[in-house]
Amino acid sequence: MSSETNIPTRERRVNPNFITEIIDEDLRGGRVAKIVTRFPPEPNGYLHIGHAKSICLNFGLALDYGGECNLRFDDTNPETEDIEYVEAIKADVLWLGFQWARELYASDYFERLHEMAVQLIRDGKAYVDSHTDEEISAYRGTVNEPGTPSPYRDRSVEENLDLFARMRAGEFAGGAHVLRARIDLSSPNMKLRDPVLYRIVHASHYRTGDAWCIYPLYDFAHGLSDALEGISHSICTLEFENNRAIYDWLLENLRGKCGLPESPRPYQYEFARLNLDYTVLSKRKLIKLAEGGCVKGWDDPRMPTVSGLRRRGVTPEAIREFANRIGVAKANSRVDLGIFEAAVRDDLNYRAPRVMAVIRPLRVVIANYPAGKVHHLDAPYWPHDVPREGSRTVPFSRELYIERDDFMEEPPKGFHRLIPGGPVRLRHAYVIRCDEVVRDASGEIAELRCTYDPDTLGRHPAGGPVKGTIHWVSAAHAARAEVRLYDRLFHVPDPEAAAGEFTDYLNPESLTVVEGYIEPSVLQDPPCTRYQFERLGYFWPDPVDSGPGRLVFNRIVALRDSWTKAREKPGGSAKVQPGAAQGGESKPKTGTEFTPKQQAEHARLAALGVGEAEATVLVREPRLAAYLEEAARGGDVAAIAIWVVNELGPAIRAGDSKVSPIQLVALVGLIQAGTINGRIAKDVLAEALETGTAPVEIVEAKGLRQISDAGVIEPIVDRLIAENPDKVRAFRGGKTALAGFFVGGVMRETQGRANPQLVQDLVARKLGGNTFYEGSAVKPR
RNA sequence: UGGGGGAUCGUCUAGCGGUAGGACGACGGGCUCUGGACCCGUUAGCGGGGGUUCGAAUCCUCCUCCCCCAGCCA
Repeated sequence: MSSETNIPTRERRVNPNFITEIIDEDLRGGRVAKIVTRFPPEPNGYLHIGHAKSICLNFGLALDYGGECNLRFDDTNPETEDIEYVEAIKADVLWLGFQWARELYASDYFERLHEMAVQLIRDGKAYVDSHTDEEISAYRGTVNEPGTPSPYRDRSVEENLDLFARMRAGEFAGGAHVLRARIDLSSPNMKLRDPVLYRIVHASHYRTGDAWCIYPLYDFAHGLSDALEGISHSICTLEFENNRAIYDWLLENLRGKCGLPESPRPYQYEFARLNLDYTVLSKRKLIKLAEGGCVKGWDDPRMPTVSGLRRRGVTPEAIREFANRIGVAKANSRVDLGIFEAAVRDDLNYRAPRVMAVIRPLRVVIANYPAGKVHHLDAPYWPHDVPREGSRTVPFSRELYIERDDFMEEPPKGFHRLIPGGPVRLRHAYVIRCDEVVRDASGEIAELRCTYDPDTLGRHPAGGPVKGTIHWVSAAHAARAEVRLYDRLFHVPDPEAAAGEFTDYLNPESLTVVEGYIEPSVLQDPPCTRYQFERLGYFWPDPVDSGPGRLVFNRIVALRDSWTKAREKPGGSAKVQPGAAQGGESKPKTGTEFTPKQQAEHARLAALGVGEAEATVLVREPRLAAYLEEAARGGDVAAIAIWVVNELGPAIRAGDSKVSPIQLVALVGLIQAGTINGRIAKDVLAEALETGTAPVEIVEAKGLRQISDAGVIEPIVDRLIAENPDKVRAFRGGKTALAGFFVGGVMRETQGRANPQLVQDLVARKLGGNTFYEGSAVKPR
């Protein structure tokens, strides 16, 4: 099966979603033979984690289905694009772990696109408009008013051809003319109101130089580029949903022309772009951050750009895992930063060796340890739960640094670190006790005088295990390093929705620089090693600023910290969502205001036994009413109405019901006679709607008959009960929803032919008996 | 107000007429020389009303709320 259809059978890179469903269907139905996707960035900015989501989707799909994904630069706007960005984008995609099948540029298609524009003009489907941009905008109308045709809309083909040629030849100033598609100025879809296809721009393009002074717009270039490349599934974000109409229009009008195949043609699908809490992901805003001095550049580790994340130390695996965890859907959403951080931690947990560093040092003197003596302790890189080998030596001496946070003179309840007189374990070393707190002139704690217990290396002290373990470094041996602690860039979850400028919400503590002390073993390691500084977080040397002469560490992500979290509990910071309106309940409108005529009709139907809800629908929808009218001649109006409204409604409304009123009557007759049940009827109707075969014929051909013989059904029920003792127990324990499990099982085994009421009764009697409603598992209505 | 989309635990996401499941989080417990990791458990959800059905997150219907569209940007 999979060799025939390319449908993945083993682990997928992309979790199943609505797009993979479409692909599966296209493959099964033979619409396409090979999956070809594309990632189409415009080279006018850097890639961010939202793009990464799209990259993982497009490239992942190609990988999953044995297809291809192209990298295509949508470079149709010479004024904003630059080669610098294409290089950066390529590097980012590669770094994320993906290889494109072909590297392509929309600008390489300029000649062919131009040809297609000419073809549209020849076909009377496009015209040169000499309105200014203001005029075009004014003539476009509004969402409530249709647009008005430009006086230039009916120029002759010859005149349009001539003007377009002269546009290309550079005879006109920028903005003097545009080429527009002739579609529909009164379309309710604003995008279809004669969209602009080409504009005059006298600017050098970073790839085509001055070869062109007319440039296609996104809508024109994008879909046709897809078609030119043989893209099978063109995946973009939700805001392009309306643009799909242009996409389809263009392809329908140009397929089979200008070298475009008649079929297959690409189709566009839209998914929800990523929104991440406490950051912004719009190109315009990222440019402002990077170039407006809010951060130190595109690759500032606080930036959600791929280059920023890379410099921060996040791995491509973590980003891909994150993309996987958030999934792909059509609902606008905002992802909790915690999901991202968890993906990063999970990745680093098994790849980062543990070392010790102190970032807010407090001097500790071990009074009973000889000055000048150094003990080299062996310390494993990995905790017991990470199955990896390796260790380093850590020097222990009389003077150490510990974390200031790890000592408290007046500890709160539950604090099990160092306290006056109390013992604590020094990680990988001895248990010490604090004997004296030494203060400086200002009263600040300057150092701690402690004593160590020499018998506690690798074993518990005499009094039993100590409750706390803290990290430390030897003062004389530690390497000094600049440590950059990064935090969320904004202090509100959705800076874009907040009032005022988004930059008003920058988090002043997004970067904290401290002087830290790192155990000396790191000096021996390769420069790109990612560590866990125990109890602090994951860190790695900054790839730009760190070097042999100057150590600089970035904190990639902090460790989970259930201690401080628990302490901050009361009055903890809840999410403040500025401007988030909550959908509450408000008085529902009845929507049942009828005209007198409708009222009369409603009453007439009600008198015939048609239900209230059905009658209301029928009164409002003449098409359904007419259908029922015809059907009613042959049978029970009330029963038929139910099927007309609830099952055939959409088909009748669309005018393509392949089931005639008479056929429906016949089917309903079978139900009423008990020959078939509603379930069978529903399946049959679905098939009839699909194929056009008369429902009753389907019933006959398949020999569908309802099974109302308890002698047939009972054994099946008994067997299901015998096979699922756990379910039976749960049911008897009160999980009555399990009735559906048993009924469903019987229905499945009989292919929907069992009399459901009978099954329901049998199941209820055998399982529940007294605990249930008399003789029936039906909830009281 | 026209058109196009959308709504499932706090967050993200499965479900396609038959037990509402997973991840992140939260809470409780276990383990621990990292208050990490790991393990166990708990919590919590189908936007609302009506209808169809033996049975509805799923089908029908009405309503509500949210997002997108009036660039010669993409």
